[in-house]
Amino acid sequence: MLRKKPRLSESKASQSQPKLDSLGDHPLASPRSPAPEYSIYFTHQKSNSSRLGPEFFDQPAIALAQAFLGQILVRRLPDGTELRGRVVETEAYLGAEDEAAHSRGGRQTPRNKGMFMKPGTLYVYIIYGMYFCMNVSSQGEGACILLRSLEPVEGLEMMRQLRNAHRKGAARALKDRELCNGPSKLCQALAIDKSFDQRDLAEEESIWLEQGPEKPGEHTVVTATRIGINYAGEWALKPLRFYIRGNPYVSVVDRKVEQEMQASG
DNA sequence: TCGACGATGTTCT
DNA sequence: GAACATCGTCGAA
Repeated sequence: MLRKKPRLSESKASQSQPKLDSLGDHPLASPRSPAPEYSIYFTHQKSNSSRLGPEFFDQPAIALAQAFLGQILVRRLPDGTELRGRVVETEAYLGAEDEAAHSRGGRQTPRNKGMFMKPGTLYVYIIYGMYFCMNVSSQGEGACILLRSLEPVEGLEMMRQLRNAHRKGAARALKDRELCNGPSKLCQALAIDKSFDQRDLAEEESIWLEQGPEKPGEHTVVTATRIGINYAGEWALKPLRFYIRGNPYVSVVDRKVEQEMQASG
């Protein structure tokens, strides 16, 4: 029962954030009270009461990947617009032993440093030269969670605009289900780029996680293999992807696994 | 609905 | 120089 390790000195954490200028004078952009200390137990400024703090992220990768399902990812744009999406699909990457992880074999490079930082730290990287993927560091050296799909909840028109901005010409209109059903699509829809790398999801002003209204039941979570890592040998076969069964916003459905669940359950 | 493929450039060997 | 935790389009069925 490992629990409760004292982490970061929080009075200091608030000092080490000198630049908020671009957001500073917007009425929605300053949730900070004049109180000298920022406590995770008193985060109820406005509607912010359900924000998940550092303790949420401090759990092993598989547990955290599952715990993410049903939670709400919130992105506040510089103009104050808030975008919300419910997490419906995640993958766990376990660290050194995991042949599919960027941290495989204990590799630590400037790029993947975020994977090794404290739980809740974002690891955003560029894939195929033009897309971003967003990960959240978990407990465990070099372990993290990849966010694969969101169910759009609030700000859908802005999401559509942001997605269209990345597309050539004026292609056909995107359906709601196409806004955030993929790791790079959700980054486009929420305007998440490399500048978010190594930022703290538990403390940031412009992005955070909120407790969702309902947790998916245990029998509604599908456990399947991860996507796009076929090079990883036996690790490609490990059941480290989790998604909400029947949710139309999941990017890749594994019908075979779902049938097996049905049969045994 | 599905499979093949090109785009595009950073990161790592 | 090769690989890459992806996406959108195109053509076949």
